[in-house]
Amino acid sequence: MEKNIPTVYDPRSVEDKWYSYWEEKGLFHAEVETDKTPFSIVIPPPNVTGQLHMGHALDNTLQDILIRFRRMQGYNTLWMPGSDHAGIATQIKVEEMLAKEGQSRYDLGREKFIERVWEWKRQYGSRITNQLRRLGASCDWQRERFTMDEGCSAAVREVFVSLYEKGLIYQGNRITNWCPRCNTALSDIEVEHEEKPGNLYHVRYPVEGREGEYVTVATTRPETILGDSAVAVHPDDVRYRHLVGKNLVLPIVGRKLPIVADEYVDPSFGTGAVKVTPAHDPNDFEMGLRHGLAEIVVINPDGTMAANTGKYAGLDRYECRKALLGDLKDQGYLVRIDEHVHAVGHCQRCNTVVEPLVSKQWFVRMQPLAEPAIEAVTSGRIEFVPERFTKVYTNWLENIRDWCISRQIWWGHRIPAWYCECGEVVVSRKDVSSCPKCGGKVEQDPDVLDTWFSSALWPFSTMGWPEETRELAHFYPTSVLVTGYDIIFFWVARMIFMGLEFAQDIPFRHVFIHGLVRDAEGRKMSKSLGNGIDPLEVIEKYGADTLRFTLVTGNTPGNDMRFYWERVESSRNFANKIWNASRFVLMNLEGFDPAQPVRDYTLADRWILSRYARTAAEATAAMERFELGEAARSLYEFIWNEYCDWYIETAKARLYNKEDAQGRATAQYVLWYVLHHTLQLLHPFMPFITEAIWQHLPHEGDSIMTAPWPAGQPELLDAAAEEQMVLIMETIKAIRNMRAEVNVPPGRKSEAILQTAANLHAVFADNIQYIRNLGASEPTLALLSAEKPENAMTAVVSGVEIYMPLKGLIDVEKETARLNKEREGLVKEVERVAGKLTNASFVAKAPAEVIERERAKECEYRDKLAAITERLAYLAKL
RNA sequence: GGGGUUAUAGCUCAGUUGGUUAGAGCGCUUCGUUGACAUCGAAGAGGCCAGCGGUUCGAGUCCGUUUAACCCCA
Repeated sequence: MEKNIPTVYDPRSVEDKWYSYWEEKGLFHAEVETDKTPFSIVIPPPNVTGQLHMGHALDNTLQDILIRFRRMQGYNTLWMPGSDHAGIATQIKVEEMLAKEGQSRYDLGREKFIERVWEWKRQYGSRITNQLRRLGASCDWQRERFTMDEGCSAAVREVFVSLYEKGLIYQGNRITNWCPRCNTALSDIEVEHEEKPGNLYHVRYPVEGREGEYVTVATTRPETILGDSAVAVHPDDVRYRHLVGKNLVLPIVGRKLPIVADEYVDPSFGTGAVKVTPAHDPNDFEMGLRHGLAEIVVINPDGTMAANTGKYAGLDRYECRKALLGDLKDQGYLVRIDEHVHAVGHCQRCNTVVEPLVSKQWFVRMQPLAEPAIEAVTSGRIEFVPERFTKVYTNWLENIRDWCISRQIWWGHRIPAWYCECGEVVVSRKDVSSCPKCGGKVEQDPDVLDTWFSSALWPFSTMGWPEETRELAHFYPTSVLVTGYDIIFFWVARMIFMGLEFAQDIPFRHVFIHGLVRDAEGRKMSKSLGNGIDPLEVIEKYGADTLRFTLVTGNTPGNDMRFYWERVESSRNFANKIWNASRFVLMNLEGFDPAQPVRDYTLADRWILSRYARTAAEATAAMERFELGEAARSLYEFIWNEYCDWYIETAKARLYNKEDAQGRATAQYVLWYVLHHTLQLLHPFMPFITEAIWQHLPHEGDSIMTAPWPAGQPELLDAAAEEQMVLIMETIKAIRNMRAEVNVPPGRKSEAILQTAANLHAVFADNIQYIRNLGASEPTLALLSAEKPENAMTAVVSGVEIYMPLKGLIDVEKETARLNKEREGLVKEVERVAGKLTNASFVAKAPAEVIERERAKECEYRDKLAAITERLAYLAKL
């Protein structure tokens, strides 16, 4: 047996070694085994351009825990890894690189540029997946996918064309969010709204043909005045009713604007009259449709003013605002300026203020897709964990608007639509080279699809859809999706409706939602703040197991957590504790043969085996409910507070006693049995250290990864042993307490007279050695009925009175104070319990076992109280 | 404006079908080189579980409401 184990756990020396071992042995790989129950997860594909951040670390730790747990349980377990082509993000990255060479993507041209991106991907694309390996993620790397690979692209093409044929994809001139910096349209959710202090400008528009009469409108974006095509009021608004149908004259421009009545207008906001700019505001756009108003585009895609704005043409939108306000003021149209806080939309990628504008884009009609997606969740076929996220999801889908899916960038899945000079539009599964109608030249739509379009297909595109593969049949629907709440709309919802529509089933049974990892001050970790903590740094310094354990115990499902180095250290200490406990066991296994069963268990043996079995059951149940933190915590407490603090200590005497071979063998067996099974329970959380130790211990099989999950072992449960051992431990604690109270030096043994109830006498007699060894005492046993020793300190545990005679005189004052404090607590407890038991309705209505428990408590407290009161009376006489 | 989360020890957090003398880590106090571990051990201090009201025999836990902080959506 190995004895030269370092005293401090060094993660670096084991992590790479065991990860390679697992991968080389093919332990991550899952073949379809139809005779087994599948358990599958598809990874939320990280951006190829990305590098591992704390969010990934948390997300993938949770997935790996679930995967390793189920794998050990014997499921046919697949964790499908891969990465996302991340259209805009990747394109920006490569453009930045080109910029350093003094080039733009236009200099290269489309094809060459895309080739550059692929080259970039080949060079750096494996960075993030390698980082996932460092974390210990047991993904099936043989199946790794990429959203732009051939299979996923085929799925994208099929879905697009099919939706088009069903009339669920259409092209239209609609208002969309436009990022002037990225030069592309965005979907609604790619816009982040930020409350900002701004101004509300009140501008009066003259009424046509009525000298001196005006209608005042209020706007936060005065430059859009140039694009106004009407003014709207509420139909019931008496202030304006007489003007409906008349015209206003748009200041500066001179255009005639009809006054229309529309329910949308809130009469209590501003002046009750609103300017309508259909080309530059989503609400106005809708109103424009209702009233047949012109869409006058006055802002260019690059954020400058359009040619139709006369003297303002070419100005940046904000310069124009300034100039126009000056002109309005000079000409007497600007009535006043109020301060006003309003939500301004920013591009999620580059934080530029987005401009709503009308352009020709492709859209997915959401209504028909949203309905079944809502039903899948409300019916319970898909369950969110925690459940409260169900509402977030359904609320969003119930109010969803059509999804703008075209992006004016180059990196991504190009839209499979071709245009002919003759006006024909062909949407096709196969590339088109000439017009099927006139035979003329066709050109493919230059735009690409929203990256999330391909991500939405991930659960089935990665399994080979639209081919009818065995993987699809076996592993789809996947078992659970693990992701952050910030991505429910972007991804979760979309996978659900796409899965239902194309794979004819939900994409996953459970959606396990977690929160964000924040910094120690509770701020979001971000590049711009520079407050991000690199998970790789934590792994370097403390090991992957430590990072994983910190992340999984630090929070409650669905809630944010803060990252504290102190907590990392405490997890590291836990790893070290396991290491050293194992070291102790290994150092004492000489001559041990696990095949030789032992039966003469001591109380401590039966206790730890029972506690182990209970912990295994609790941890398993918690994990099945996705309460991973709870499971980890119960293992932590078992290992540290029970196995290390108590069991190992009780085992020492037997291990060191060479006379009693049988006792030694039994202790070895129990130490080994509990340790190696507990390591198995802990393995999903801390894969590396558990493997490293497990391999040192006598074991069966290639790896702890594939060891069977310790199932419920009710035969090990022993309530009596637990109860008795607790009594012994409490007695030891009481002795230690008294010793500490009077500063007995550790080297000196204390006398301890234990007076026990008659029914406990045998238990104490059999286990007196624990009290001797762990209580640093020379205990003698007596019955409660015996005479009380004089000149001794006193403590009471249930059924046992402990007297510690002192060599000198006891400090009566101090001892009285100590016992009085104890007494006060007991008096309170007795009152509380007695109050309950004398309450007629409690006795009538509470369940019998609860009443029984309270009765037992009452007895216990009264006995203790009596003993202490008696002792106090004795002290008072001295 | 609508929806949600959080409020428990000095700090960060657990406490999931209502019944524990309310727990942990860190920090704090006292002691400790006893053959796994000072990344440790022993003992201890520290809580009106945000306020108010309700349901219940019983509330940190369920309901309502107030306050405060944060988040999402419009």
